[in-house]
Amino acid sequence: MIAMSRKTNAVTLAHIAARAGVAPITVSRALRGGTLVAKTTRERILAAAAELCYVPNLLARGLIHNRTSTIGVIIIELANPFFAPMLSSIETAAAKRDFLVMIGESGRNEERERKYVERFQQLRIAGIIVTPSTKRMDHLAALRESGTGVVVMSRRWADGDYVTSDHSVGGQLVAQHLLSRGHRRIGLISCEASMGSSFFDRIKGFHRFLASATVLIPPAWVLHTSGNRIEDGENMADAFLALRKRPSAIFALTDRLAMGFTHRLLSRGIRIPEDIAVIGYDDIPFASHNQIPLTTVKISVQRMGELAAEVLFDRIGGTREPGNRHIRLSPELVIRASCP
Amino acid sequence: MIAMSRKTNAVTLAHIAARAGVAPITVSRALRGGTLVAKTTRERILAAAAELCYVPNLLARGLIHNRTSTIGVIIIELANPFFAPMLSSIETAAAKRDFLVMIGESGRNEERERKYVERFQQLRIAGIIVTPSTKRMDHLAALRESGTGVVVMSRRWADGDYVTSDHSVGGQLVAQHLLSRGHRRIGLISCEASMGSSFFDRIKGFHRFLASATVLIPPAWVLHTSGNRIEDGENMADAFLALRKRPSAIFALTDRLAMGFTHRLLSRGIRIPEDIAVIGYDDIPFASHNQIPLTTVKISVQRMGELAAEVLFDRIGGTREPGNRHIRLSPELVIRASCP
DNA sequence: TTGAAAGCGCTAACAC
DNA sequence: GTGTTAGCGCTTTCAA
Repeated sequence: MIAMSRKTNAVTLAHIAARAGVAPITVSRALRGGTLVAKTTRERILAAAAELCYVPNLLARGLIHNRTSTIGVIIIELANPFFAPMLSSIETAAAKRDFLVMIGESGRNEERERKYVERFQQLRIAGIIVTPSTKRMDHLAALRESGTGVVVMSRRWADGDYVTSDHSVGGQLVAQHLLSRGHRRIGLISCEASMGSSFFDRIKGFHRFLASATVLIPPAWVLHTSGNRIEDGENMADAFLALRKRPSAIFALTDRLAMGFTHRLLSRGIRIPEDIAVIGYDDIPFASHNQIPLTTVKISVQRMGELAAEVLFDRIGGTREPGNRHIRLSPELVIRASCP
Repeated sequence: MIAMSRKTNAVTLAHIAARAGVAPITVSRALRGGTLVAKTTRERILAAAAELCYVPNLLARGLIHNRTSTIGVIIIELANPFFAPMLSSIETAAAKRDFLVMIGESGRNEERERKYVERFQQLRIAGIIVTPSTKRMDHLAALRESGTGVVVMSRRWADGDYVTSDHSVGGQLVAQHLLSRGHRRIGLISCEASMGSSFFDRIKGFHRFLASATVLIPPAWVLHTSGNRIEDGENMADAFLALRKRPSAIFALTDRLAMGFTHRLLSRGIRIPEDIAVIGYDDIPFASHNQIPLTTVKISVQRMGELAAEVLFDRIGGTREPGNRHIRLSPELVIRASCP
């Protein structure tokens, strides 16, 4: 079996030092590019390193500094077109600063989220960006206490840095649009994953604005689903079809729900928007290419990722003054065929 | 004893050892759960560790073993619905084995890809999974020589392990379907990113089958785009509209191209599939919810990620016998409205 | 400008 | 069962 015992055959500073006829520490200095090494010595060292195909050991360096140039990102769902662009722009921002990104997919499971936080900490990452699964933030607070940068994304966090979209305004935009188009019988496709402040705020802003116009949503017209996939939207369409009285318009909490919903309804001969107008949320890249292009609320997700990374690296770099940064980006209504 | 020299205020094995009245190595053994520690001692140690909120330092452990429980994944595009599910299933597979995943987004840029390989190696990851940007694989071969597991995904690699879909068969399925529906005037939306074996094989299988039925594609009906976004598909629609003579059917190399293409054509009053039938490729989650649901070739991308991870962990675990594993998954034609 | 010594936190190897 | 010793590869501190 693998004899792997301890025979590290990797090239180390000592090897280069021997070849260049200097001490290891001098090699270290030369490789890091400080000005403390004579030009000729440096050149000799660089040449030796190249010949030996030296690969620096970042673990050793990390052990000394008790930190690596790595950040962790914990995301609800990697393959979700809403979250994926965030990850992408964070990765871009990290690469620019020569940081690597470790990922964790929580699936909105708090236990898994905590597990990732713990593992990241064990690897001495410099900071993390999290889309939290629940309201409980104690593990994040604890991590931050220990000196690691922590930024919450796509949710609010009273006691720490966060970057999110103002979902309350988004919900309001939806309500406003529906009312302006004369709708009074209005339904809602809600999602159990709404524990997060994100969905909660959408609903809150939506209800509040409707209420201000004395429009109320009867409980029968609030359709509940546990998941947030296209299929869940299709199931909601079945639930909708089973209603005895139907609303004239409905607000789906996410575009994916709206897509499944519209798709299934169309296949059942329901006309959109004539029979039922539909508004989604998120403006994912495919919302405009839905069978019936979706009216929706656009969130600049990559901008969110960018900003989250910016805030995090400010923290890591130590350039940020104390005090928490609360950033809320304004969403924007995009009007398309599903509710013109 | 514990000198606490540097500013590292982290709890170490030594602290726990002092508190439990044992040597650090005993703590190490107890925490790792071997059977070499007396029950009472272990309990004392575990209690002490918990009280002190001990966080193991994986960098130190990694330094000793010259390797961490981490794998790297280099992906062309994180926010691409084709690649994202692969990453997700790899992450799931890794988590199952208590491995962490580091990511790199290459953007089909070879230099960036190489940079990530290098950085991953510096961090002493156990293995990597790559969707290569180009045909050049020397850096991957070198990494594997150094004892790191390497698996190529979504491309072929003659000299190493790979998991991909059999795109040649996929291209053939498209051709077959078009011919069986009586199409003879056939066009192609190609993509410059087709340097990879993936696109190349699709085209090859497609052409070969058509040729066997003596159907040839005139150069004017091969529309070229540099990118692979929905917008690129829209541009291709403009190019299509500019044609003096038009084909009756067209094969778009990816669903995203097909989506943009169909969307723009519909908005210009072209009927699909009556005026032009369209077939895509990939069966991304939204293909079925396109304005005109897409006929396409389904690739099981998450299965690909799963298998890639499986092959990689076999390598890492040392259970794999020598010899390369070449896995090609069979794609499947999915018939929908865009080319019934 | 260069080097020697010490140690980051942990674990393999070998005592006892 | 438990401890001692040594050292993974690197960098910091202090000295020359």
